[in-house]
Amino acid sequence: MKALQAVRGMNDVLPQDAALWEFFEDSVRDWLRAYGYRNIRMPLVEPTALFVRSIGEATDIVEKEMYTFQDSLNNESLTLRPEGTASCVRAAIEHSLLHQGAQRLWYGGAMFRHERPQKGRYRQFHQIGVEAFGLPGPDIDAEHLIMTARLWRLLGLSGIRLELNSLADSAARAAHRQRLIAFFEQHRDQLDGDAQRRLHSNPLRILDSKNPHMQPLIEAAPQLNEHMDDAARAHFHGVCATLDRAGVAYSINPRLVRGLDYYNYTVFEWVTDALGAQGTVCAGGRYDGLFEQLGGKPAPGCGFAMGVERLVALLQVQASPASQHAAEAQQPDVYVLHQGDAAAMEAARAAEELRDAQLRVVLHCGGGSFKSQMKRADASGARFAVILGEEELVRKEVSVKPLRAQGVQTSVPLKEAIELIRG
RNA sequence: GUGGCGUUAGCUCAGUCGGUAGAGCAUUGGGUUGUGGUCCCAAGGGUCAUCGGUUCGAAUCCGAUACGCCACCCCA
Repeated sequence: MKALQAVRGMNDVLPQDAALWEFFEDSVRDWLRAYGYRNIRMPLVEPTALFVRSIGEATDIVEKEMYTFQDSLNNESLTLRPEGTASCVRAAIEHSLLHQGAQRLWYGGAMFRHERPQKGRYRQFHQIGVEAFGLPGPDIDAEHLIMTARLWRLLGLSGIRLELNSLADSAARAAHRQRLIAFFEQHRDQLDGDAQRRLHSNPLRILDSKNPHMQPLIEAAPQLNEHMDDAARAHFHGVCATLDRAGVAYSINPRLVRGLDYYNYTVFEWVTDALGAQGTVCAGGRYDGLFEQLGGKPAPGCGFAMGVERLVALLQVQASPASQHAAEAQQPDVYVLHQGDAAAMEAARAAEELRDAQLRVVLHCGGGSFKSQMKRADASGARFAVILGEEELVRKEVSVKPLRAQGVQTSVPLKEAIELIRG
């Protein structure tokens, strides 16, 4: 029979790599608690309309990357979530979370986009999302950036740069958009195919084009900040000033445009050069119109998402001391081996007693020679082997052998062995 | 979705001009009736990605497909 394989772009994370994932997830959980963010969990599947209305009809995600299917049992169009913000806002509206005041929330999990797979870009990928609802000021934007800078330190990562921009408010964006369309229409002959297609659907994205032939035209295009009002300017200034005061470095990138339509005011990306073409490890910004767009009462929103695969890849490349220490901490304290039927049963009981003493214990199963059991013990990474054979059984003791450090094997009652191992 | 490169043992890779496959590491066993990590010996492990074509004969040449990598595009 032909062996089946995983769906393209959807990966197994094997135990050796999963240890790093666990280190990442544990660090993230502690970090979010330190800032008072609470976990929220949304479904993986949502009505298709949720993403069309939030992300935007003309975006690549909605146009060609969504896993959309018809649930024929009740004739609904459903979609595997391509991102988390829309679901999170939907949940906040549906359960009236803002009635309890502003919300700091986070979620994590799988997202799905049908793109051609590449390193750092998969069809099933994982994000940690952080959202703050009901807070209009620049303080919360700055908090998100300051806390993210801390996370990189906690993970032991370096070389992640912050790029920052303001998209102003919707009125300014609309005015800017009209002028952009008019400007690019005058120079239609200089636009490449992609830009022509986006001219009316999403002209802001043309500014982000990397086509070198279009750079002079883009340089000459109308600037958004010509339309920015005092409130937008003050907000952006507030974010920058708070970052300056907190000592978080950034560079302002006027070309920075997000791929999702719902952003306004602050947008940002954390980028690295260490991962090739998919260098954005974390990105987000403000989306004050989204609640209204999804049928809720108007409320400000601000948030970001991290790509877990990308950050884990960075942890792998940079092999930080923090992550190495975490990998070592996963290894068992004790490997219990035994010889003979009576000893096997006593070993199972003794292993439980060791675990009662908060030790991490692997009990040898599957038989095998003494030598092969010792090899297993060594390969497990355990600090000690605890040996139970005929001799130990008679003496009502166990032999304790240090496997990592210097030291001699000793035969003692189990209670003493526990003291010895716990040091 | 477009283009380029690739796919041989669990892993990393060699394989000459087309003549039916090899190494290192890993695994298992032994050297030691109860002692790992070093050393020595041995063994197991292959639909040469898949399907088709050319040929007396294909891992090798050609085509398609699947999967991977890189870039574009896009994004976390």
